[in-house]
Amino acid sequence: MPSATIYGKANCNHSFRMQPLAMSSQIKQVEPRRLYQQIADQIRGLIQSGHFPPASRLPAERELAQQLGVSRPSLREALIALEIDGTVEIRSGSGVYVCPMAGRAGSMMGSMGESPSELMQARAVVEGVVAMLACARMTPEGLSAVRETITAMRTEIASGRDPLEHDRRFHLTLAELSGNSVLARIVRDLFDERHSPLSTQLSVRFDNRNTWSIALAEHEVIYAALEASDPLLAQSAVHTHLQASRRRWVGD
Amino acid sequence: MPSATIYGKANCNHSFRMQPLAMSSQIKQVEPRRLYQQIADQIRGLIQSGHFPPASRLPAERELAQQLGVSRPSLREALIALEIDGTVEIRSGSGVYVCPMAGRAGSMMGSMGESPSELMQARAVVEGVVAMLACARMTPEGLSAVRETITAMRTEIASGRDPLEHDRRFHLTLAELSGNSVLARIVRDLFDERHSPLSTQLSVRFDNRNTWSIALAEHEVIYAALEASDPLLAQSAVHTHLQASRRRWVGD
DNA sequence: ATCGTCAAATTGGTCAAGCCAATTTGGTCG
DNA sequence: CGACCAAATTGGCTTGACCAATTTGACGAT
Repeated sequence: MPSATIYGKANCNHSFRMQPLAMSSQIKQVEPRRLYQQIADQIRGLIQSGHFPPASRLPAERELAQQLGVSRPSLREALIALEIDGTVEIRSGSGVYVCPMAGRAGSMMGSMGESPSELMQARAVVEGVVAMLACARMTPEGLSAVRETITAMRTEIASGRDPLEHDRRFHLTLAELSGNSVLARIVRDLFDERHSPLSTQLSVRFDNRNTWSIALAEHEVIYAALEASDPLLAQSAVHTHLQASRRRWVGD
Repeated sequence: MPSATIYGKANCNHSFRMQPLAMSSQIKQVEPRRLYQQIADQIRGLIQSGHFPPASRLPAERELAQQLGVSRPSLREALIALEIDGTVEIRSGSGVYVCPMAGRAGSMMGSMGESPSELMQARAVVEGVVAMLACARMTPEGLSAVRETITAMRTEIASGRDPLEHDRRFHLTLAELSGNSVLARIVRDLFDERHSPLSTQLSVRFDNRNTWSIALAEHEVIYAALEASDPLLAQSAVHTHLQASRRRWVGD
């Protein structure tokens, strides 16, 4: 809980001065992002920094636009973006309010503060049930698709190249074979989260041929369970694989 | 492209000016949807109906705004919404293009079609294991927190108010009690997956006191399993609750 | 004094017209 | 034929204005 002044009401003076990010030059981002995105990011920052506490009302559009140094249509575009991803709520004639649950970063994914250990545990439980579902509706085509990722991964390891992409394909293929695209999306997001910028430095542990070979063997155990149509064994094998993966990643 | 356009101009505002919009008669959207949302839905419909094929370029903003009978700022707001959920791609100075994979319904953050049914199945499996985890590490404080959401939900239903927020708190509390913040985030995101245009219009089914009472009873079954420290029963109860929820929402 | 009532003030919703910058296009020139 | 440049096209952004929904507060009735 940051500062307590929530309903300043008459105290809308906001003596702060936001950096005018409009106008020419200076903004020399390699990738010139659109203005509404810059505004949205800035407002997100102000919310997370506690300047705009949850459930509080933002300044009026006209006033906020002036404070940010942008026009009202541009600010409105940013507010719409923030409304879509659930950061704010816009009430006609009343104002723009910070959603109560907007204390954290980007609404969809890419949030931090979640330990790698937790991430791997989440993957274990989710992919565990995914494996059970996939096992229940497995087809010869699905089996060969999984096997293909294993052989490709083996080839990459033998050649000394990075088998990460094939590792990813193994897990994503399994997820897609569950027949549930929502679960497939979750598995994909969780997998990719491990390789986000902050986690990258940790993954060097994986640049070890022996380590990759162990992971490959675990994949083969999972495949065997799928081939045998043993859902519980498949789930267990996934758990084993991802728990071991966790240890390899974060140590133990 | 003078092909059958939507309404002509109209200086008099604030009347029904948008196209049919496929307004289902029983949909009782009490709150008038914002214009940019109506425009975005209409463009989505034109894309899915094949009027704007994937990878094709939409008419210029000025022209399209005139065809739809809206102003360019409003159309731009709609295009930003469509850009955010991955339906279109806006290239400065070039044009607005339909994303290749936007042919399907749903179009939620660039992933393939995720039906409400799939969403509820995903919630069932994820929250099922979450319930097991929460059961294993349940404390008296956790139990009372869960119970509090149930009693709050009961009073809301009795008062004729919308208990949705307390329903949400029940599921999120359970997720947090699993001790894994990654899983908690997944549960929250899946619960809040109301952005999908499909889910949005289907949720009115829940505006029924009897339906909510049934959901409340299912919550109490889950609570009983937690209190009895029976992980498998808790998982089963969660499955039952969310499968029933799925039927209530999407029919069967 | 308290409570309803209604009008003014506030705020979001929308529109109109215009200028700028980036891209595309079509021509000219080498 | 290809490189190059200028006009046309298109999105990006601003200013200014008016309408509609909500909130606020003064006023009058009880």
